[in-house]
Amino acid sequence: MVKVTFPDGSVREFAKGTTAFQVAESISPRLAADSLAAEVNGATVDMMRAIDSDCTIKFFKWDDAEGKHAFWHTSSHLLAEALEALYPGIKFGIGPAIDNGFYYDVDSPVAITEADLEKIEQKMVELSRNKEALVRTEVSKADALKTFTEKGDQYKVELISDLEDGTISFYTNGAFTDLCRGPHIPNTGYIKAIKLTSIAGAYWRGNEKNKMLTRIYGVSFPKKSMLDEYLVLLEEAKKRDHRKLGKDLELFMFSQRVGQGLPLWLPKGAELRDRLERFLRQIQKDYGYQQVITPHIGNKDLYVTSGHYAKYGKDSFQPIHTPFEGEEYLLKPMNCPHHCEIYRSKPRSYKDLPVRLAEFGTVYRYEQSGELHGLTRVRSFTQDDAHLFVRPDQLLEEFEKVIDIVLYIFRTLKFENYTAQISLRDPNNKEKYIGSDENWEKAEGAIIKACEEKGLKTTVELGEAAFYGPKLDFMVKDALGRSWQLGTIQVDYNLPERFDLTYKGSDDKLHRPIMIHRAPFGSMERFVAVLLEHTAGKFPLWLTPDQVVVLPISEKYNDYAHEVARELSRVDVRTQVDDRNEKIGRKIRDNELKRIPYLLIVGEKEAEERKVSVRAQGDGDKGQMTIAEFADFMRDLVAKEIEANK
RNA sequence: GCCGAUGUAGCUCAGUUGGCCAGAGCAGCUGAUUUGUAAUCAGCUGGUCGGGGGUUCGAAUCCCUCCAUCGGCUCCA
Repeated sequence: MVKVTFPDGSVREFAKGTTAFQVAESISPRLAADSLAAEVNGATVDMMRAIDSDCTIKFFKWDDAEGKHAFWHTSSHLLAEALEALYPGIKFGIGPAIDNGFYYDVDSPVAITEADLEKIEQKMVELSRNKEALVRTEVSKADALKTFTEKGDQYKVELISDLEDGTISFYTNGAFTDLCRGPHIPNTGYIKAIKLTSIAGAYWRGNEKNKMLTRIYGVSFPKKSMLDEYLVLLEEAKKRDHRKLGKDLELFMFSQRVGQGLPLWLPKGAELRDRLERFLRQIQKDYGYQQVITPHIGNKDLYVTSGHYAKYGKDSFQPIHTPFEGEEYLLKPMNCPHHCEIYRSKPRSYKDLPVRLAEFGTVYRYEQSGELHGLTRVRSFTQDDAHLFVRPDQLLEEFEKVIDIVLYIFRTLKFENYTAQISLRDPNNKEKYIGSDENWEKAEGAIIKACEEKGLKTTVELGEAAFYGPKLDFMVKDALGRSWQLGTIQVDYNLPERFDLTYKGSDDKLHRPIMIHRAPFGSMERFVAVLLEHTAGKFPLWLTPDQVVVLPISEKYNDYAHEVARELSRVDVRTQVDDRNEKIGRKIRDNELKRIPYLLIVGEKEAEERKVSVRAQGDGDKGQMTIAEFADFMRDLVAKEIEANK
């Protein structure tokens, strides 16, 4: 007998060899049916795994990440089974579960196109009806190699070759056997709804020097209705796409003639961006930053000194031609070297530090054409950049203050689902980075400590550091769940050395300052893009370009409408008048679609009583107010939006 | 950069197996209407069918090539 401890602390005994499924069944048949995987002594395993020693147990259902993971992982095996049946001789790469479904990378003798997805989907459905069990077998490395060598699947052979000696597990569903660690759901019959979503190319093992395989993406569900809901959700997400909203709301555009990835900000977008900049400038003023302005180009020597030129090479920079032979200027891809020169412009004392130099600096990076994406990935963008030059004893405090700024901005704009990611260097690949081990350790230590002291929940990514130092990145997801890096804070011991930056200490000796690079928004372009997707274009009142539109019922009341607008503008309520010769219903519709937060309807009654009828965006009629009452109402709302986060 | 898909008016989209001067709705302009909480009516304007080349008696439609966009991969200072 074995003792099994449940999450509630209760303990029950079972015969040795009882499966996790049977354990669940002993509690309730429902639990057994709903559980997709189990956790036995901390390890996630199949429901069909036999228990042969005392353990703790936990069950994962669809709502648990582990449950979905097993479900989608099995779905990828089902996809592979269908592919093998339809395309004999097909070879398989990897086929994992991902955040939103699963995929399988394949090398097919005949090209698979989008038109084939439906056929493959149907085959999967057909096979799932057989309720094939996912059967786990354990084999030696030698036997595993033999199996896949005979099958002629060089990708699996390569994967197995890289595994350590010892037992390797296979999973079989129907006619398909795969190298796989598991866990899987009990059988393919659980998979009731399948949608193959897209087909794409993907380099084998993620290396662009390798062959490109065909990646088939899909998603699956235990109920048909869940698939329908998912598809509706996808449609909704598309409506929030910042590229669509940017066009609809006339915020920004691209022009083929101006060039790829070079955004043109339209008047409304420019106003929005300006408001964001003013918001941050005010915060930075409070935190003791000084504003500087530097040119869009720099001498090549500047980037040779900084090390960027050697690191990124000639091809990453865009040269500026001058009339003089041998003179080389480059469009600036970052602001830090310019700021270093400003720091150097005069002797600094320990009493002067920290020196905090801020600039909304526009930079140019020649991103590969396939990487461009709306406003989130462009070739010209403006960083809300600042460089802090600090003494070692100030590093921690200054770093924490930057975290405060980022969190304040996120709170104000209601970015609740962000991830704070500590990006460290890859300890197995140190040659990718510059600077001494000692300084790297100090810098990494400072970031980790600052996050701890701020109580920040963080994830750690090895190998994601900048080449000159570790960083703390704030990631926010877009409408489709893709993560984008917004805020970033980086510690740098390297540039101060390269530029020979110094300050005179109290000991009358010269010391090296430490640099902090930081950009709370990341870039204005990316930040506005993610903000658009989060708000679906309904910006907070303090930020939105147009707060109020006055709608006269007929042209007779145009004069009064303009008077209302003038009075509100005088007290800084951003007000327009829609004096088109249209019916009121039409004016309401058009301005609602433009996401104007408040519409003021004025007709005979209002003009006589010097009032306005207030209509809130998406919320209908709010009744009448005097102009002064409405102005107060707006002021209160704006104050609350900002003050609530202080 | 790589794999795949797409590109018709300012926007959203029709355009059958290649065949009469390339269509619709919205937007715009002109006129009528003077309106009470999500689309008033009528008329008009607007297109090098992404660019270039080719096949054909004839190309938005077929072929080649370049450009851009979208979904991924790779990359991301």
